[in-house]
Amino acid sequence: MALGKNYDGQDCSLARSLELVGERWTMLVVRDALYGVRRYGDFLAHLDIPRAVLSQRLTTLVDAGVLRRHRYQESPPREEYVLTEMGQELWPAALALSSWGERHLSGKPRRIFCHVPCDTRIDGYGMCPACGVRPELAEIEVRPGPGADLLRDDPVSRALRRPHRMLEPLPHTA
Amino acid sequence: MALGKNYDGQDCSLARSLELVGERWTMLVVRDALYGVRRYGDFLAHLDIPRAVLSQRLTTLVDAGVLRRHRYQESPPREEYVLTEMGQELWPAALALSSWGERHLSGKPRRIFCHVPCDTRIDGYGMCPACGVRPELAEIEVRPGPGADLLRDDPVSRALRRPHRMLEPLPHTA
DNA sequence: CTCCTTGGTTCATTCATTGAACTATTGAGG
DNA sequence: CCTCAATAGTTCAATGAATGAACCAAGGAG
Repeated sequence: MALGKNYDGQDCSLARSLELVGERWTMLVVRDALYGVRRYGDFLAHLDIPRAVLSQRLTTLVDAGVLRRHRYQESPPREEYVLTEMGQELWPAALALSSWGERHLSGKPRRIFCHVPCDTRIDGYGMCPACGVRPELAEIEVRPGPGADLLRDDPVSRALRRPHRMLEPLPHTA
Repeated sequence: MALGKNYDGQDCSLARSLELVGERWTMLVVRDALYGVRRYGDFLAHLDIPRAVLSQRLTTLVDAGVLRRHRYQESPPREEYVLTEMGQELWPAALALSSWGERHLSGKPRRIFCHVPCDTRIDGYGMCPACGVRPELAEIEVRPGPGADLLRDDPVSRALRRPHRMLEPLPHTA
């Protein structure tokens, strides 16, 4: 439902992408998933998204193959949502948009992305300026930036106050 | 209004970008503007977007500095909408999303992007594989791809049936 | 004087989002 | 056995945005 009943007339690849990930909240869910958020409750607390919308978005993303639903415990049955390969490939798009916003809309960045082996900040195109390579997600660390928010107090915000590997599940000290 | 009254709690750069360009239709307006669409009527015919929504989006984008409103004739006064530098810098984000959709959602691409000097197709990160550079928009040509739509019959679709420089205004044979 | 073009605005209907309340399953504590 | 807490949802009334059709306005052409 990204663009109403129909993007039919507009089926260029961009329109197709937007039908899926162009809905309200969807890219933020993906961003959190890239950070390693997997649980319903964590998305909920970190995004301040209405529960009904979160459920609908997660289902849509699972159906589309962006997320995989994984039962991490039986009894009581508990599900978590993990990015598929397809979902992980949204990283360049998320980074491009984020980088644009940082240049034109934001003050200081909240989070920065670093290439762990060389400890260098990744550029807006996903390249490591030092190594000249495009690092994989597993080699990238999210770190608090100069504009980091110290006020939020949900599990995700707390975990991301220290450096954290992309995709690495959040610690659950429960 | 991209994410409701509030992305307040979410002001990472991505959320800020989405507040502006994450609304329904907005990225498609930007995409058309990258192709050289400038006139209200052309956006309207090519996107099949409701007039009220188009007006609202154009105004929002002008206010945000993504588009510049330019009076291309007095009497009767006629406006056109041209991408600013800030707007042109959405190209990598649009390309990243488009490329993702092409890999995971589409059949054959409708349009392909080529680096004119070397006549090579640009990759999903905006690089020319032959030259190893990241071409500027003025050096990029949109060409009909293998999945090109031959059915639509609006001025924009017709103009884009042959190769066309990015940002170059559409011919107006009026 | 009338019609056409361009670029809009207005407005009633439909659809999506919101946020609060409720449900369901199970484990732990008393 | 009874109650409470945690997790992951669903339901629903109220609000707000999108849709599409109709209307408006300012020239220009015939």
